[in-house]
Amino acid sequence: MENEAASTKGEGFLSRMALNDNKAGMEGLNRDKINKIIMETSKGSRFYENELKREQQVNQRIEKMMLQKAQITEQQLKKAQAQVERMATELERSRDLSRVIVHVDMDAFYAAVEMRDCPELKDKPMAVGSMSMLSTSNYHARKYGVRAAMPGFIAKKLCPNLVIVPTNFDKYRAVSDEIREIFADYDPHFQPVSLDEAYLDFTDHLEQRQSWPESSRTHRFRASTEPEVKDLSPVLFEDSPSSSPCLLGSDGVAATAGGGAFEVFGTSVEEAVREMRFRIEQKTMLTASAGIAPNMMLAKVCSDKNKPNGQYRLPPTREAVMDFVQNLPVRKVSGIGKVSEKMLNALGISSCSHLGQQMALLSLLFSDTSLHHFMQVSLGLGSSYIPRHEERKSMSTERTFKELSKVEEQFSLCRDLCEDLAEDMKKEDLKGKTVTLKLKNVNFEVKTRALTLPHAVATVDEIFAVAKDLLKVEIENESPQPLRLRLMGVRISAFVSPDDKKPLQRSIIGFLQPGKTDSSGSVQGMHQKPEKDHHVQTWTLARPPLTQKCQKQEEVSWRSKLRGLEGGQTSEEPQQSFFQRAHAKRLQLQAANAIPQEEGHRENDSVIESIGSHAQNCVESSAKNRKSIDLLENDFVSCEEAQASTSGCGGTVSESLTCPVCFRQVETTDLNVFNGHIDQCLSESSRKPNQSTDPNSELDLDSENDHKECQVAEKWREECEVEEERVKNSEELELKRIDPQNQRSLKNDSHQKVVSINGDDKTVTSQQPQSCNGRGPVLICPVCQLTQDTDDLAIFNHHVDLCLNQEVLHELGGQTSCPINPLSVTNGKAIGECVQNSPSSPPSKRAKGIAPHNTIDKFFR
DNA sequence: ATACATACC
DNA sequence: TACTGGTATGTAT
Repeated sequence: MENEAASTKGEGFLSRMALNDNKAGMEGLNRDKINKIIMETSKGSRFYENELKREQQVNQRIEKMMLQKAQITEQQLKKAQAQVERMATELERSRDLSRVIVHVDMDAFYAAVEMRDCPELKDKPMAVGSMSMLSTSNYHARKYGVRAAMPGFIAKKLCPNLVIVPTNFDKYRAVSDEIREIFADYDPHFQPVSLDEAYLDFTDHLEQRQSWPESSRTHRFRASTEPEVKDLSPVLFEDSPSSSPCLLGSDGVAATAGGGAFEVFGTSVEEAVREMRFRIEQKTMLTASAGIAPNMMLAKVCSDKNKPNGQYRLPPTREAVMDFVQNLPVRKVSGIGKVSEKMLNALGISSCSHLGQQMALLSLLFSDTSLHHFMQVSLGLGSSYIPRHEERKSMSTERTFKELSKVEEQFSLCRDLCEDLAEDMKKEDLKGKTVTLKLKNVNFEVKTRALTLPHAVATVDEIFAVAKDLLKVEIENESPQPLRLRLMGVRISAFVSPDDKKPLQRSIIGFLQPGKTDSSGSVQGMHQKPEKDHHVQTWTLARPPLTQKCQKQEEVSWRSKLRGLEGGQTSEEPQQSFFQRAHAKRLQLQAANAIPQEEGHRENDSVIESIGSHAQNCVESSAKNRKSIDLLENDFVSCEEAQASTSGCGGTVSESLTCPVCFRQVETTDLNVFNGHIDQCLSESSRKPNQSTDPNSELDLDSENDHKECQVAEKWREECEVEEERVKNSEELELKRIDPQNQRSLKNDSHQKVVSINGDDKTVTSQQPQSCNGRGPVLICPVCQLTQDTDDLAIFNHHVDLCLNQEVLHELGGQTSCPINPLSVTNGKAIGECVQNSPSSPPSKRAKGIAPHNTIDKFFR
C-alpha cells in the first residue's frame, strides 16, 4: 500500500514517514489526509531530509535485491525449492503444541495510567510525552492518527485538542511492579518485555489449576470504592468490551455476597487468563489484553487481536495455527519492521501465506538467519519455551539537545554521560571492555565509534578516558569545522562478570555425576532418567550444547553445506572446545618447554587468539567467569564422547549406539537412524521436561527449547550433508565420524565431533568420571586431569579454578596477567596533543575532580 | 572488532 | 521551535 502511495505521489512521499497504522485502535483512518498533514509538517526539515536519504538507501537495497532476483535461473529456483521443502519438513517436526504461552500487554499503558490519575483526561484525546516525542496515546487520540513515536508537534497538527502529558516513569514503574506480582502467580518465571508487557508460560499453572477449589479461583471486585467501580474503571474505549463478565465464560460465575461482588473463574486457559486480566484491572484500574497460543511468536500476535481489553486464544492444533498464519500480514510479526516489510512487499509478499509460497526465492535473496525466521513464521512456529532472561549485553546512555558545537561543551557533555553511565554500571556491578561513543549531528546523521580495551573498565574516569579520545578524533576529523551535534551517547559492552559468582557447582555435579539429574544445559541433565546403571555410555553422538549460539552456528552452516560451495569447509572456526585447544596447547608447550621465549610467545599469542575466537561463539572467555563454565560443560561432553568412542572399541567402530535418553542399545551405526531414535525418545520424554529439575534452576526451559532447535537444525544440516557427500564418500562418512584420527574432518560438526583430546585416547579413557558406588562422585579435574582427593565441591572448584589459571592462562605468559594497556599510552599522547590544539586551555595542573565544569582542561588532566 | 542498520517498546 | 532513549541483534566490512 505504501508502495502504491509512493508511486502515486512520486519521490516526495516517504514510506518511512507515513503513518504507521499497524497499531490497535487505528483501523480505518483516513490515511491520506493524515499523511498529508504529516508530510506538510515535516517537509523541508533536517529530519525529513535525512529520512529521505535513508529511504533512498532502502530503495537501493531493494533494487539490488531485484537485480539479484532477475538473475535467478529456473534451475536454481527448483533446487532451492527442494531444499526449502526439506527444511520445512524438518522444522515441521520440531513443532511443539504442548505449551500454553500467554502474551500480556497493558492497553495504552502510560496514557491509561495518566487517565486513571486525572479523570479530566478521560474523554479527551491525550498522549504521554512531549512536543518532541510521544510515548503513547490514548484510543481517542489514535482516531486522529496520533500514536506512539510521533512527535508531539505533529500530533498537535493532526489533533489540535490533543492534551500532552509529560511522562512519569516512576509511576509507571510502580504500576508495573503491581502487575508483575500478578504475573508471577501464573508463571514465576515470566519474562517481562517492558514495563507493560510480558510473556508467561501458563502450562504448569493450568495443570495445577485443574485441582484447585473454587475458593482459589474466586476474586473480589475492587473492595474499597463503590461496588460498580468496574464500569468506572480507567480506560475509556468507547466501543470496547469490558473484561468484566457481562458474558460469562463457560464455567465462570458471577455472584454478589455480603462483602461485595466477586467472581469465580473456571479452570480453562481462557478463564485463567481472564482471571489474570481481571485481577490486573481490579488492582490497578487498568486493563490488559492477552494472547494465548502454543508459542511466543503467535501469542504476541494474538494479544493484539482483541486489543484493547480483550484476549484471543489460538487453539493448539496445526490446522488452527496454519489458518491463523495464512492471513497474517508479515508486518504484524515481531521482528519484521518497516524495512523488511518493504523489501518483502517488493517481492509481492505481504501476508505470511505469501511468505510460505516464496520461500525458495527468499532462500536465494536473504541471509540464513532471515530465512530461518521467515520460514518459522510462515509455518507458525516460534519458541514454545520462554527463555530465561539473558544477561545484559550492554548499557548506554544518550541525550538529545539543541545544537552543540563548542568543543568544551561537547567534552563536558561527554563527561556527564560517562558519569551517568558509570553510576548505572555501579548499580549492577558491571565492568565492560568496549566503550562506544555515539554522535548524531544536526542533520540526523549518526556515527558510532568504539574501542575495545584489553581489560574491563567501570569508573567514570576510565570510561571517559576512552570516550573522550573517541570524541577527540571525531572533532579533529571535522576540523576546522566544528561538530554540530544534536545527540551524544556512551555505551559500554563486552562485560566481564565480576568474578566469583560460582554457578560452577551444579554444572560440575551434572557432568561428574551423570547418573544424577541436573538442570544444567546438558542433554544428559535434561533427559536422563534417574536410573543407576547407565553409566556405560557408548554414546557417540553428542547433542549440541544448549545455547542460542548453538542454534546460530547451525543455521549459518547448513546452507553453505547444502550448496556444496565450500567443500565442507566453512568460514567457521574449528569447533574444538576451549579445553581441547587449551589442553593441546599445554601439551605442545610442555613438549616445547626448552624452546626459547620468542617461540613461546608466538605460541601464546595463538592461544589467546583461539580463545578469543572461541569466545565469539561461546560469549566469554575469561577462565573464571560463568561463561567459561559453560565451556567446561561442553568439554565434559566432549570427554564423555571421547570415552565412548574409545572405550567400546579400542580402535574399532562399535556396531550399536546407546541412546542417551532411554539407554537402550540401538543397533545401528547410521547416525540418521540413531538421531531418529533419539528424537523419538526425546519427544516422549519431553512431555514433562521440567519434572526432574531443580525448581530454582534458571537453566531448564529455554535449554530444552534451544535444544530442540539445535536438534532440528543439526538434523537438517546433517541430512543434507550426508546426502550430498554420500555419493562420493559412501560408507566412509560414518566411519570418519567416530574415528578419532579423523577428528579434523569433523571440524564443522560440532555436535557430532568425536573427541579424543589431542588424539590421546588413554588420557581420555582414564577419565571415567563417575563412580556409582554410593560414595559420591570421584572428581577429576578437567584441566590437569588428575583425580581430586575430595568430595567437597568447593574445594574441587577451587582446584579447578587454580588449574585454569595456572595451566591455561599463566602459560600464556605475561600477556593476560599483566596486559599492556595501549590506551593509557594513547591517552597520554592524546592529552598532550589536545592541549596543544586548544590554546585557550593551558595544560592543567589541577588535581582530579577539582577542575571546574565546562572548561576544556578539565578533561585533560 | 567496528560501523551501521533494523527492530522493539 | 520541535522527530526519544535503552537494548539487542543483523549485516557488511
